[in-house]
Amino acid sequence: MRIKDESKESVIFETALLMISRTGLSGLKMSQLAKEANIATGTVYIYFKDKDELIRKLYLYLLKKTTLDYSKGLEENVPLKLKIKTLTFNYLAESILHPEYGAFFEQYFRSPFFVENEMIKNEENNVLGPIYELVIEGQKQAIIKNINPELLVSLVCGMLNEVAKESIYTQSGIDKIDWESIFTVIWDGIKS
Amino acid sequence: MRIKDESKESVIFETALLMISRTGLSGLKMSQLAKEANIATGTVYIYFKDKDELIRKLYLYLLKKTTLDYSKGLEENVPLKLKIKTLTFNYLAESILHPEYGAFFEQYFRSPFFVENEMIKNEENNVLGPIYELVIEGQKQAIIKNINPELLVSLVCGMLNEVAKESIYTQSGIDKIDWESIFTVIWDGIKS
Amino acid sequence: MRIKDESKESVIFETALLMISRTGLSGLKMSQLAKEANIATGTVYIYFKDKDELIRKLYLYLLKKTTLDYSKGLEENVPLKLKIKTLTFNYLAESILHPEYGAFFEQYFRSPFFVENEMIKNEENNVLGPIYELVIEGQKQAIIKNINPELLVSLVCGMLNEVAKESIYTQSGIDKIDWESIFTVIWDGIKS
Amino acid sequence: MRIKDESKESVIFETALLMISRTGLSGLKMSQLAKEANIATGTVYIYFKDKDELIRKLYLYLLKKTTLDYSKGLEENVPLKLKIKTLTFNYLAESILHPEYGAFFEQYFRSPFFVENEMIKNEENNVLGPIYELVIEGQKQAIIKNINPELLVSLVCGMLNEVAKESIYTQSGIDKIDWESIFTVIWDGIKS
DNA sequence: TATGAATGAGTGTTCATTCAT
DNA sequence: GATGAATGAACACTCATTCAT
Repeated sequence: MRIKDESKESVIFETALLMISRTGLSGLKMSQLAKEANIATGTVYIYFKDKDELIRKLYLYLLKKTTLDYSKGLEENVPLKLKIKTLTFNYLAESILHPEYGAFFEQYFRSPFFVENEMIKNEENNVLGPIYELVIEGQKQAIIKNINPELLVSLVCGMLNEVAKESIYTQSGIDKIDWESIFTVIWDGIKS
Repeated sequence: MRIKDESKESVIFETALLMISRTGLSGLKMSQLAKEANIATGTVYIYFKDKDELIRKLYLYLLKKTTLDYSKGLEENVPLKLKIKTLTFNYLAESILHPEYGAFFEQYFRSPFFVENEMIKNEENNVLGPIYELVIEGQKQAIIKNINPELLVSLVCGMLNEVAKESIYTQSGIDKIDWESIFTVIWDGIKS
Repeated sequence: MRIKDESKESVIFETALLMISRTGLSGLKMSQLAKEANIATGTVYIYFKDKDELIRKLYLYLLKKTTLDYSKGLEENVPLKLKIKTLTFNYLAESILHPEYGAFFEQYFRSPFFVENEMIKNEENNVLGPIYELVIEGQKQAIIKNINPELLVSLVCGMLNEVAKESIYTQSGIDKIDWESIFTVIWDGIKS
Repeated sequence: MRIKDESKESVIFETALLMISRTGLSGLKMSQLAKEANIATGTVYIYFKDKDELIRKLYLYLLKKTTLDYSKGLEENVPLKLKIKTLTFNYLAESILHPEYGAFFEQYFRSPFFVENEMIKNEENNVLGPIYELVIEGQKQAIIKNINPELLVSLVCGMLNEVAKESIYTQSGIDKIDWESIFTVIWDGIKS
């Protein structure tokens, strides 16, 4: 008996992601996906109940993946400001490095595949968790403005997303970004 | 021969816009669109060669229609900060009031309908022009950070777009928004 | 505009019936059905929501059709026994003449398509109604055994169905059937 | 080499039988069958070349197994009427006790699996033999109508089958059946 | 023009069968 | 022999587009 190859799930995810960023979420065809992933159509349905589940799990997969990436190089014993700078930089760098991610997220939230449930919300909180905690800690230390943390995070992410989008659109890499300027605006905006 | 009913074109556009904001671009079905617009499927094809042309012309229609005037209530003899506050508030309010616009543009650029040679920037420049000018003026007066104005506007718009999206998503109107907090972050971020 | 051809429904029904009697209910393929009925696949779906509805409506269609056939030649002012003889003969004759009907019914009740609801039950009662009424009338006149009418009808239909099946299987027509013998058994069985 | 587990064949047969009576012949899925029989899909194909052979052999298996003895409790020195009553009761009781048998046979003969040259009659003759003989004996004694015995048996079996089907359908057991009424109709029908 | 029934290529999904382990 | 993951042909159904009226 062939063993259920768990890595095949990732192969499907990554192939799907690539296809979605090429042709949009609606352009993802199950049969094409299978062909591109070098498996049979039916095989996809061993790993995912249907297209719906595939897309929804792809969302969670990306969510988890990005969580890990954002915390890269984050050290414990450094000032809060530096932590936030690292985190936001990672967020921006990843967004630019993997345009598919942003593309997928944007599409997903406006698609018929998007649904909210407790499990998904939990997962989402996990992703933003580290950022959140930093914000709250900063508020405790009176370093950061005493504003609803959700709003603060939204504003920061909004800035980063926009910059990432422009960078992707103009095909200029992360090295072309004036990161110091950007972070100054971010920090001045949120610091109390 | 009856005359091609010009108003019918707008009806189709507006109906399409509404449906797209509800179910996404890929969720737009020609037959459903016709039904919702109270015309026959075939009639749509009298006004538009095919779905592709409909979407493409809808984009142009929106560009033309979106001569959004963010200058409403903007008085000449007030401090720059207040002007910017009014302008950004108008931008946010309009974004929340017309969710279809943002939804459509976001979807369009990632859809198979979008063809490369169209100038996205054009529209944005027109719309963002007034904000842009204020920023430059502020920099001249040394009130605003001496950073690439495009970047500054991007950051501000990113914040506003994000807040608008959340407001639309949570169905809470502009009145529920903590505007003072938001503007504080914006202003502290960009002021020098 | 082409007018929705209501007769097309019957064409679909009759074609389906033929195919089912040839290859069984599970052998009915929507695309084949369409081809055999000389219409496009999609057209079937204009008249029926899905295969399920098609089968369920086919059942009702047959139910109604047979009802009419059974009462053929039934006169008002004749003795009860003769009425029952006519009715049972018609039932038998129709069953033999249209083997598809019996074939379909037999398959239907054991298929996943079979469901009971108020509307269907009503329709069913309509079919057996005339037979029922005769039985009850006969019981009032003390001509027929005072047994649960449903049971009596079951027994009589059981006999007729069995004879019809054999006749169809041996390919001998209704003229080869020893009807007088059959009716004697029926009548002696139910008369009081 | 392990020996082909003979008992596994019966397990497959019995499981298949149960599933067919639940969902119809066309509802029998090889993978489901395997799961329900607690074996792997592939294992089924060790014992049977394909689904076709499985069904065909299931038919033969049932034929062999159905050496149903309707003579249970049949005493030698009792009047013919009582013998027939016992025999018909046994037939009915068995039919209700083993709904799968009737269900399978009914489905099989109308399915694509059935090939013409098989002798349906054989089995029925074997099973109905005892009843058959009694009828002929009754005719010799001028107790039973002098009608083609095959026809008489058909009529009686038709009644019993119908009652069995209803009993199975309404889930009411043999104890809920009004046996005395049924037998009165049978007997009055066939007695001379 | 306007209509909406008709079309059929194309898509998601199932399931009998195979095959590597 | 036994397993169940993998296969892919076949099927149900959708929807952009056409066309008879």
